[in-house]
Amino acid sequence: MARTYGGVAPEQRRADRRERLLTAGLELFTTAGFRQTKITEMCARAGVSTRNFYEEFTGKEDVLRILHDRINSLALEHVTAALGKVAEADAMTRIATLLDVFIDTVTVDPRLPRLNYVEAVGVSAELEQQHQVWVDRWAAFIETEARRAAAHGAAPDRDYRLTAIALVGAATGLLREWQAHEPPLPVEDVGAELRALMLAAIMRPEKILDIPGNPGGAPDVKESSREGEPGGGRLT
Amino acid sequence: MARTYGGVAPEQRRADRRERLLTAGLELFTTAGFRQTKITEMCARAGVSTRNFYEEFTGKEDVLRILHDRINSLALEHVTAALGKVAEADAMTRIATLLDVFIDTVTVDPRLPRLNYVEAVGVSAELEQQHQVWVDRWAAFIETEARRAAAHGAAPDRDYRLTAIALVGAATGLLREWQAHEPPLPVEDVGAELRALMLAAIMRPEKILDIPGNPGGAPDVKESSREGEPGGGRLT
DNA sequence: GGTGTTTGGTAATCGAGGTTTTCACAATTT
DNA sequence: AAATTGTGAAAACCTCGATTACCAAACACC
Repeated sequence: MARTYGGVAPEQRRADRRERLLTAGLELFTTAGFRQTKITEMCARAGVSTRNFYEEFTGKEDVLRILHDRINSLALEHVTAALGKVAEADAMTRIATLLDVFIDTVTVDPRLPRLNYVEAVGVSAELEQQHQVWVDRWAAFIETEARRAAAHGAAPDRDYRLTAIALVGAATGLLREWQAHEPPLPVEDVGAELRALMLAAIMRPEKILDIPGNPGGAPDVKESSREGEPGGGRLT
Repeated sequence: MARTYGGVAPEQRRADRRERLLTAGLELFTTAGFRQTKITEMCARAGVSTRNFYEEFTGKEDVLRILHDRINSLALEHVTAALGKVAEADAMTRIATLLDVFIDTVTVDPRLPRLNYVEAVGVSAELEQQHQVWVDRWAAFIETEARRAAAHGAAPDRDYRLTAIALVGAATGLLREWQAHEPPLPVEDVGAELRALMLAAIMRPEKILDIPGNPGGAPDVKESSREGEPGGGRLT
């Protein structure tokens, strides 16, 4: 046990193979798609035997889970570091920073959003749970910044939980579109849109339309539309 | 050819089997998940033989594609009908209506958003393309309403394409969270949040922070953060 | 330098699920 | 009533990919 091969320690060789497999996984999952990539293909591309594969991972999903976690962790590290550098800035600047660094981190390679927001969706219950955890974390981040803004009087004092979740969804949707769009969308446009949307969402007054007897400003066409002719497209 | 069986026309029998298979697909895809549902399970639940299955569909993905299309079409019908009824209303009312009817249609059954926003993601290139088409359609809808608001002076006159895409993403993210959340989120909260977000996004002024030399209000920590210590988590 | 031990690649196996085919039956039409 | 044809159930098939087992090669130690 513990024998140096080819001049490098076995630990190092293991780690190298692991990294090469993860790289191959990222590449194949985002080009052929997760469903259609075979383990042997990953091994071939990584220059690793199937035996070594099973020494490192339990299967394809294992690789996907780790990649998904890595991408999010990387973004989280960058964002945390950047926010630390603007600790004294005003709330709006912090929010803009949070977004810019996130966008910049995740758009350095179109494969990152592709894997995160397309390939890692609906694969298994565990991955869905992992997604949930990350959405919670990002939403908590946004919520904290929103509350800080509220404390400084720059935003209303209200519950920002759903707003934060919606904003995470907006970022997800925009990035999913970005990585799939032909011709490619300018990254700075995506970042600008997201930044403006986020600021508008947090700074918005608590009630925009305040019509008595109809809270929220929605007309009551809901019931009538349900009994209308378009109901012909019943699903079940 | 064309022989009435058991009192019903063959066309009708075919259509019935097709519907039962689609219903079984919706149920199994959203409980066991698309990946793990087997064709034989669908057939068993629908009370249909595998032979009949292949008479109607080319495979599992075919069923998923059709369900995905149906759900979106149903929502589109409802929204179109509702908007027709408030043709004369002001832009903000129309936007609130659009959202309310959409949310109401798609939350009548948690399986609908589950299939649309979880199970039908990252399955195949064709499904991804179909998703793209629907995002475009919904975004175009929102864009049209935003432009109408701008024409009436209720919103700034600018390009709303990315805003619309981001809002579709926000709705997607919120509904994905809604169908997965335990304990369940109140539907009216989700609707209210989305409505407020959308109105804020459309009515927001073109520039919120206007710092000369730094368009958009973002600080320039981007470059420094990239060379910082957190880069230890390099992905490739 | 030989030998034992660890590592890696290749090939065979194993199983699951999708797809096709066959066979029996039921209903209808003449 | 007999022939014919659409219909459904089930079994057989067959492909494909994950997993394991075996063999070859490389290195450390003696």
